[in-house]
Amino acid sequence: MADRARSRKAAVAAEAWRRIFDFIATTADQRDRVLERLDLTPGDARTLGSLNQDEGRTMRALAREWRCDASTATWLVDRLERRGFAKRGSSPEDRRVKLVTLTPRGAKTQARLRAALFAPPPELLSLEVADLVALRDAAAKLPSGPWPAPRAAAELQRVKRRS
Amino acid sequence: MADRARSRKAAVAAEAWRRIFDFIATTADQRDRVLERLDLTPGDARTLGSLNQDEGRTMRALAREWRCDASTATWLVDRLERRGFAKRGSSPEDRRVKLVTLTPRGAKTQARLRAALFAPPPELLSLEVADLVALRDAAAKLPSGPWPAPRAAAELQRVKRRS
DNA sequence: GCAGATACTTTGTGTAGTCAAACTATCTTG
DNA sequence: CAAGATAGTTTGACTACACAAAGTATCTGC
Repeated sequence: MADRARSRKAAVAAEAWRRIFDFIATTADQRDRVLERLDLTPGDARTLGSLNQDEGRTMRALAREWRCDASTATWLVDRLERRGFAKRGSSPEDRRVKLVTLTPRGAKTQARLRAALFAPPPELLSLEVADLVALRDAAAKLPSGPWPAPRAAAELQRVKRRS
Repeated sequence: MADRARSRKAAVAAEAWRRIFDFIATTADQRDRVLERLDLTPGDARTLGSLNQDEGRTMRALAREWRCDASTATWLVDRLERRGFAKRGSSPEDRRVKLVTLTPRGAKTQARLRAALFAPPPELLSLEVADLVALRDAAAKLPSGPWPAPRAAAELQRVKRRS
């Protein structure tokens, strides 16, 4: 690719990113409220996001994923375990290692959290359908995270409040 | 608009959002590293983002924007002031009121921060130019935040708060 | 001119999140 | 088996925030 084209591409990318990032920033409050409603700290949410109900994850793997100290991982998992969202099992192969999984209750909270975070901000609906389609199709080509496919957005309804 | 069309639009929006949000989440680490490199906490960055060199902002206005207690705003501004990034002036009209502005050094750090945060993640450049253009054009129609352009909202109105 | 409202700061307390260092239990290797 | 590596936890200390309550200075309405 010619330098000319590359630099134009960089400029387009920069402008696209700036606008997207800007939009994301303006909707941060909505996401904060989601966490508040589910009574989760940002750390809780991240922890929840790294676990699942089927395959246990080792503490070390979690610490590596979160780029934190092993003792911090202990602390993060403890928080969820205390609330009945996660539990530690022992590996049959190596009794030193713990395998952390979500409880059914934890999985339910995880699903609620994802549904709420994946619900598009109302401002997004002010766009024309054509623009949304363009947005979706371009975004589809972005590298995506490790999250499993989402369930229907109707899951957001009727979230019970704890107290 | 027909219900049919509305629901399709919602579905497209949901998918677009999910993908964008997902991408943003996967690039969070890069932004964390930006803050680390500039030796700023998230709170510092937010504070820096709300100030400018020209028009001073009152503590009360900042607390309202940040949705925090007045004493928290004091604490946040203190942090920047201690590092020479911000300074407090007195309003000529009301001696109770402090007007917070950025110092030249603070403005420089603010510019660096924005430049770094607005730099598109490398993964974005893996898209075709056509997709980037589509992304940019669609994103341009999103409501934008106050950052690139000077803030229009005059804050003369006083909001009565209940406590 | 004074009673109350307003703007901000100080002080105290609590939670979230982070690491380092010491410790336990278990596995691996010479 | 003994020595060391590895997985995880505990304990202690520290930072970043957040709010409440009390305190200071100033302004405004009657």
